[in-house]
Amino acid sequence: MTTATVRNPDVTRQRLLEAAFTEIYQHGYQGMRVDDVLKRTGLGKGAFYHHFTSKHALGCAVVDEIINGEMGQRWMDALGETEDPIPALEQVMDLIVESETGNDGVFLGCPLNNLAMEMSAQDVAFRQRIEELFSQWINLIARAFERGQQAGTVRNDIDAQEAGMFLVASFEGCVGLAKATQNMDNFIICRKQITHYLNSLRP
Amino acid sequence: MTTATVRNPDVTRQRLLEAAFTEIYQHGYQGMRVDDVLKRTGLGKGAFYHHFTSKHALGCAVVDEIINGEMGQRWMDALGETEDPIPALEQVMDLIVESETGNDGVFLGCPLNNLAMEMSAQDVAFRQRIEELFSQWINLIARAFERGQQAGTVRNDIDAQEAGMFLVASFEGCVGLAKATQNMDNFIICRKQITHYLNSLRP
DNA sequence: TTACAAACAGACTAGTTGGTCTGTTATCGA
DNA sequence: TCGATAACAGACCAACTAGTCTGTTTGTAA
Repeated sequence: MTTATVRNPDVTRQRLLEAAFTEIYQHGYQGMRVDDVLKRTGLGKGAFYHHFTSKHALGCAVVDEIINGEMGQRWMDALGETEDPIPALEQVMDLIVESETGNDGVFLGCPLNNLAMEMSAQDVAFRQRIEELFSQWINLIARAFERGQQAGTVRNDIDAQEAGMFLVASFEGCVGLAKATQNMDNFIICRKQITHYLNSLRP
Repeated sequence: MTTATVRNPDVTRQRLLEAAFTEIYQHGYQGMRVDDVLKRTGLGKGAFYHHFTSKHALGCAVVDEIINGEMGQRWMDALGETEDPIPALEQVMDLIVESETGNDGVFLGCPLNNLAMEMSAQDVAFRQRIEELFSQWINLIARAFERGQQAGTVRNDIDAQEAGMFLVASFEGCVGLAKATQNMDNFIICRKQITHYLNSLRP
């Protein structure tokens, strides 16, 4: 009598997505191998091509579901409906960077930015998804700034959208420099400058 | 009577390097194909493996010679021995971004940062080279700030090294966001904020 | 209970890719 | 002039890789 293997297609699909995310995070989309995703999950080719039409479709689904979900949740949680976004932003930036170090001690940076640098100039499907996530991210911060302006915690003479965009850009830049040098001290230094910038947004 | 083909090993090597740079710039190191480099140069496998031991060695040589050379020259030219680095920095940032758009209109971003995001967490040889280039770059700017401090064009109470590091990080962040969204307007917006930051370094 | 479709396993394939190996030609010092 | 060697060309190869195809098992609706 053999053990009856339980089937749960939704869980299987999710496992594939999460394994793919990890592989993409470590090796990039082009460096990600379908076989490695399968090894990580213990599944076979049949399962994979039952749930996804191609490697490309899997990559897109990772952006849509994993990266979007993770980022949306974190920044949404952090900013929420706060009327004093500046300390909230500082907190979430540190929190995120802490969690982006691989289990082997290698700092992998921001999954979204990694994929953006690799794929935005190469593949339209990726670019559109990445652009959408950046847009949502910036808007989330911009609206938080606007609430701060109404509550008097943020200067009224600054453009919330432009400030949000620069915050995202400079944050990604700092994370990227830390990844490039594999040195967290550099992130600390850069983050200090971001703090100066955020303080300059105070009334 | 057949035309005698002229041989010039130094030129051949340089052609391989430049073709490889273009391919890496467009597709990343992992996406770069040796065959495509050969097609671009019109050379054969023999020439390639005569001048380089492997694809990996070629990639390293591209960083050492092409990227290092190009970046060093531009920023050295721009900053030189100037005692007023702020306008010089603004000028070179705009100049560089203009030249980083591919001939098909796709904005490819910064070659060094692209490679850093792709390879720094994966390959030690690449990471060391990339780290060295970032270090040189930041030091060049930091020393320009120090000259500015002595000449009175830059505030004395700021840390030149930290300011240089943040400038590089935020610049790369802005370039990256423009690449991610394939929208130069976003770079303009972010660059304006960098201008604010630079002005805050004035005495 | 029993068709039947969904959910897989896994061998197989066709195309790709970095690298090798043999051979040929240009260059240059003696 | 003439070998010797550097500088190539290009066929070839082994490993890899995304994707296919056939077959098997599990869930499920009638």
